[in-house]
Parts: sequence; structure tokens; C-alpha cells
Amino acid sequence: MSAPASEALGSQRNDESFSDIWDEIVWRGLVHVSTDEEQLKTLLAGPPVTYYCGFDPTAPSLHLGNLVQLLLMRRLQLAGHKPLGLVGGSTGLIGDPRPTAERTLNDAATVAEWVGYLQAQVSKFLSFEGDNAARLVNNLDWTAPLTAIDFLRDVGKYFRVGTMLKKDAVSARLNSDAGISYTEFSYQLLQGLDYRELYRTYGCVLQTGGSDQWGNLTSGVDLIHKSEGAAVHAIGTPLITNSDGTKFGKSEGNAVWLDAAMTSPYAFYQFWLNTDDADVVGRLKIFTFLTRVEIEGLEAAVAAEPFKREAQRSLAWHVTTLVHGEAATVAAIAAAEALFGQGDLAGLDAATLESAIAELPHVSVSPQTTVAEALVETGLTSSLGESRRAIAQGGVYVNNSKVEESATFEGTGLAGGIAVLRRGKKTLAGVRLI
RNA sequence: GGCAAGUUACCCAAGCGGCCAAAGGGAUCUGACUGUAAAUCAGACGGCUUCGCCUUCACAGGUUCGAAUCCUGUACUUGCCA
Repeated sequence: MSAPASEALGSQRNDESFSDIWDEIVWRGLVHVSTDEEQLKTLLAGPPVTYYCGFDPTAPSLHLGNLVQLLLMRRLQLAGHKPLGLVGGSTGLIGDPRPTAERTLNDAATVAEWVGYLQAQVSKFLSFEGDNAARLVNNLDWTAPLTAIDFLRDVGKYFRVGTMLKKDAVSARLNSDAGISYTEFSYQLLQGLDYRELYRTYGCVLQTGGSDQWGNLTSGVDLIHKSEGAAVHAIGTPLITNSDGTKFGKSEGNAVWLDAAMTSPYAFYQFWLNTDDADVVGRLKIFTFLTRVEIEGLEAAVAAEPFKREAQRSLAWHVTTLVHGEAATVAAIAAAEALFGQGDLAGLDAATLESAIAELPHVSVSPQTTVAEALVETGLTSSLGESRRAIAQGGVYVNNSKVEESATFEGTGLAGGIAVLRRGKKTLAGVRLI
């Protein structure tokens, strides 16, 4: 992430029109499953409780799925509760069972490096000041010293294999032809252990996570019930889906990351701007701090004047600002306005073009370079063959003019020797001619 | 440990000696229509110096004029038995 989101922390607040935080998160569609609702509602309406959510370092950055959790954590913190942000230094070495196939293990040094990145990202969404300051924890701290024997005696004894086999994540794998290793099968014990550790150390009584993690959330609830005799809670957020059936959080087949180096603020903004009408209201509820009244106003706007995409603009603005800061968001919008679809790129001055190009993937090439080669270099296509196909299909433009097969950049330089390369309607890249 | 079945392109999945760069579906990309939306329709979808050539069907070796297809070994997966 390029800019600290903390600049936004101070202005964030929950919607006062709800009688309590539970009602608000239910309205926002953040509760898919949970332990006893009445108890949770009462608990969250009372004095500060300590809660946690874990993030495993299976990549160098968090992604949009994690953002749902981060925002839920922040909403609970705004309601006065104390967050524990857990980054899974140990669980990241194991990997939770995915429904499809066994994970490839990452080496310890890589995971340790990613732990650092994730901790930095998590920190930006929580406040570390005040009575209910957030705290970061790493489960490697209590898992690493544990011996196999202690683990089996102090944790394993509380788990029944029959119960473990019934967890969705495990049974899905057992019923598939991929099977499951003992390593991944054991994951739920580790997560259960985490919850118990945090319960003992910090009095943590609530864990949140994606509903696909429900089995892992409840394993901790059960463990604490059995070994500590205490009743604790869990909330599972819904899996975010697109109304057209495609996967949420993918842009052109790639994950949308929170790290600006992996998904640029420009691409991030575009992702949200392109949200379906059918999905945009749900996204506003989950990913922004707009109030119910404000969201209902945008909902009406979508119904009345969908072509204005006011809700999408608002959504893109708020989420991009939240993640990348206002300056980066302004730059992303300016770049889009300068570059997008207007026929008249030649009218832009060098400074405007320079800053617009900076938001896009860009390369420096000689004017003799073919457009097909530049497509590959900027990542707009992955091979020359693909470039040729794209050009043949009429999907490639330089400075908004469709190009032919053997085109080069001769004579295409705009102000500052820059050319704008475009594939399809919305995929742009910058080319600096040298 | 024994027996059986399996491992095909991003995913699912056909193919069972030549007509196979490999059916079909999904995902993805492009075009048309649009609102930088959805739906729909059309095309593309291993690589390249693209009327042709090159590299693929778990891995290694073999049989054959010729293998994704047959044989041997190895790895991994699943099921049943122990």
C-alpha cells in the first residue's frame, strides 16, 4: 500500500442510527453464521471485549477477501472493542485445507518475510491508540516452542477425529480425488490452539473469519469449552460472490491485492468502478463506512440513473481511499480521466501525460519497436502470438487509434514522447519513446 | 504392506496406435450492442520467424514407420483389503 490508511482512521465511524453494532453488521451483511446470536448481540452491546481475526501469510500481500475481515475488525473496534490482529507465522507454514487441492509448502524464510508484510498491512486498518488499542500477535510465538508430545497431549486429546472429519474443508477434500495430507488435516487444531492461547493471555472471547473458515473457528470455540469450561464466540462472514457467478476479487483472472506494488491504485480503482449494478449496494455496505441513509440514497440513484454509475464512483472512491490514501486515489482518477476513451489525447500536455502514465504499467522503447512487442513488454499480452491475435481481432489501439498487424511506434509520440497503448476497452499501458 | 483404478492444456473433462495442439463445458480475452455495467450474439484461447514449423497429454526409458493412446520403471492420488 502506497499511503497509510491511518489518515482515514480518524474519520471512520459506525452508523449512529443503529441501536448497536450487532444490528449494524447484520444489516451490512457481514454475518453469515455465528454462535448464539442473542448472546453475541448482548456481548457486543456491553463493555469492551477482546476479539481476534487471523491472516495467514500464503502470499506477500493481503487481498480483497481479507479486506472484508479487516473492515469488520475496524467496525468492532469503533464500537469500543479490542482487536487482536493475528498473522499466522505458524499456520502459514501449514496452510489451511482448500477445497480443491493440497497446498505447496512455502519455506520458512519466505513465510517469515510475508508475516512482516502482512503485519504492516493489518496495522493500517486498526487504531493502536486509546483504551481499546489494537495489538498484533503472531502464532509462531506460542506454537514454535511447543513439542510434538505436548501438542498431542494438551491439544490433540480434546479433538475427536469423527468431528474433525465432518468439517467441510476436510470432508470436501476426502470426497474429492485429491485427498488430504495429515499436515493440512491438523490445521484446525492449530487454529483452535490459537484461539485458546488468546483466550488465556488476553481474555479473547470472539473470533471472526470467513464462513469458509467456520470449521476452524468452531474448533477453537469447542477447544475452549472443553479445556477451559468457558463459552466463547465466533462470527463467520459470507463468501462475497458476484451476481453473474464469477469470482469476486479477481480482475482479469488475477487477484486484486492490497499492496500497491502488486495491484496499482489505478487498477484497484478501476476494479471497483466496474462493479455490476446488481452488486454495488452490497459492496457499499461491506466495504465502506457510508451510513445506511447514504447507501440507500445511492441505491435509489442506481435504480433511477444507472448509466451515471454514481454508486460505483462512490464505492471506488471510498475503498481506494481507504486502502491507498486520498492522494493516490485522486491520481488514479485523474489518470483515468486523462486517458479514458477520449479521442483527443494529443491535447494533453506532457506533465499530465507523465503523471497518467505513472499509474499504468509502462515501458521505454525505441520508436522502431512493434506494437506487438510492446504489448508483451507492458504485460498487456503474454506472448507475441497473443499480441498478434489481439491486433487481428481489432482490439489494440495506440493513442486511441486502432493499429494494424505490423505497426510500430514511429510518429506516435504525444507530448513528452509518450504513447498510450490500449488493449480492448479498458486495459491501458504507457509507452515512453526513446 | 497387498490388490485395483487413476495422473490430459488455467479448471472440469473427452480421447485409448496414424484423421491430435488434442472434443465438450467453465474461466479468460477480443469484437458488436452498451453506461469503462449486465444479458445476448460472434470470434479467439500451447509457442513461434504462423498457408509452415516447434514443444506438449505426471516423470524416465522402451516397442513401432508412427504413441496422449501399447510395455517397463519411478513419483503422486483415490478406493478396497491388511
